[in-house]
Amino acid sequence: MRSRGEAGASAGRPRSEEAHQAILGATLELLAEVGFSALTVEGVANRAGVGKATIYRRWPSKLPLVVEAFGQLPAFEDVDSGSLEGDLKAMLRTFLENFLATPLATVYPSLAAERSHNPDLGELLDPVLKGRRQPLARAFERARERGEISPDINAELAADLVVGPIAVRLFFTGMQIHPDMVEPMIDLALCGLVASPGGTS
Amino acid sequence: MRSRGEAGASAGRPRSEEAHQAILGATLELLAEVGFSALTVEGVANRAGVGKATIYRRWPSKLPLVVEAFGQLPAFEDVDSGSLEGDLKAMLRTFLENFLATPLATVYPSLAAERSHNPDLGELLDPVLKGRRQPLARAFERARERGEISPDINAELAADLVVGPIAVRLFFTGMQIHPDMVEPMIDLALCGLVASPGGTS
DNA sequence: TTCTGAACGGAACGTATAGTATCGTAATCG
DNA sequence: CGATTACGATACTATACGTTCCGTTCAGAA
Repeated sequence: MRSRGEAGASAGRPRSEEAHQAILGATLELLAEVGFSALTVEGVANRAGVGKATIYRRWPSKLPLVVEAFGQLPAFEDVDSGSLEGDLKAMLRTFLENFLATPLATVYPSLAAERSHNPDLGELLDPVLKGRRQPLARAFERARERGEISPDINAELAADLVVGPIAVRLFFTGMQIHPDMVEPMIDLALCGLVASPGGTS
Repeated sequence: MRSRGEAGASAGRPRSEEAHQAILGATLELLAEVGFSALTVEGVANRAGVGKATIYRRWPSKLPLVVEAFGQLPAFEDVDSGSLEGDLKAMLRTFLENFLATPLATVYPSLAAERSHNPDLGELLDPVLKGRRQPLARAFERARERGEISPDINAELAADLVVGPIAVRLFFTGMQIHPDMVEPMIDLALCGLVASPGGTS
């Protein structure tokens, strides 16, 4: 049983890479416009200008299709500026820029909601999400190694602390994030981390 | 044209309050199980043991039905313990308890996602959401009046800071919130607020 | 150049569901 | 006790989706 490997099947018309990208792009667009559950393979096919069969030939269902499309969206960049504050500000700034420039703002909630009802999506999506946030968690770990933050601060939790407010505004107030808000958000989060938490240790 | 006011229509069989509650309850259950977009009026009718017409007679569409059902879920309690830390810990604790005891954890993401694609839902839902978070924002305002936190801290932003990490864990890690995590979460958020942010003013 | 085989876009088929209309029954008011 | 309205149940229509099939197109092998 040969798989559809690059050189295995050999003969025949090769799959169009152009169609591949068109499908993924259309998937992202529709994901942003109508959400995961309202996204249909037919809609993707029409938007991409391909036949439905072309999609079913490559992805068994819309689920892995959506996850692959989501994976093409930009995540946190791995920045190492030398200080936690510098890392966070750089990362969050580009992250917010990505939110403004890509469908991330609407795709994210849609996938998160579906995830809570669809365990299959969770299994496919969770590693992707974890990978996306890894640069952020790494920045906290570097800061801990540098002694910038208390060693007993949970890096995962700290990452949540930084991303959380953004997510909340995003999900519940309809993307009312102005670039000006990044600084106070980071400041607020930072003073809970860089200031020695003597009173709470 | 008389409305369906309490004493206006007078004659005829009155609407069953029992059916009303059964419909709202079934709506919440299904909202938690399948999400907003997969929720069907027919499904609600079956679950509630009522006819479809009974639902359409009272709600023009599933949208206001869902919003009304969501409004029945518990929100933040208005606690005034005298200190910000006490208020936050009490509020967040009961809030998390509510998350464990009600379908909030799955209903929330579902509505948030739909909101980003459906402006009509946003208009219905936003006042409800704002009202739910008001006790939290009020606690911050009281703290500011007491001088517990810097007067130039944005109460809305601070509320986001506290709720954010919970929302993130909830949405993207599948409700991995243990009650034990409440304390460190609050501590982390608090030291950014009660500690005078001299370096960032 | 010709042949082969897989992928292509488009169309057809069967299924499912939303929303409406209608029925006979039940319940309250005058 | 009659009038009026709501009730649960069923049938119906229209739409939309997933899936499969079909004739055509294209790249590589002979």
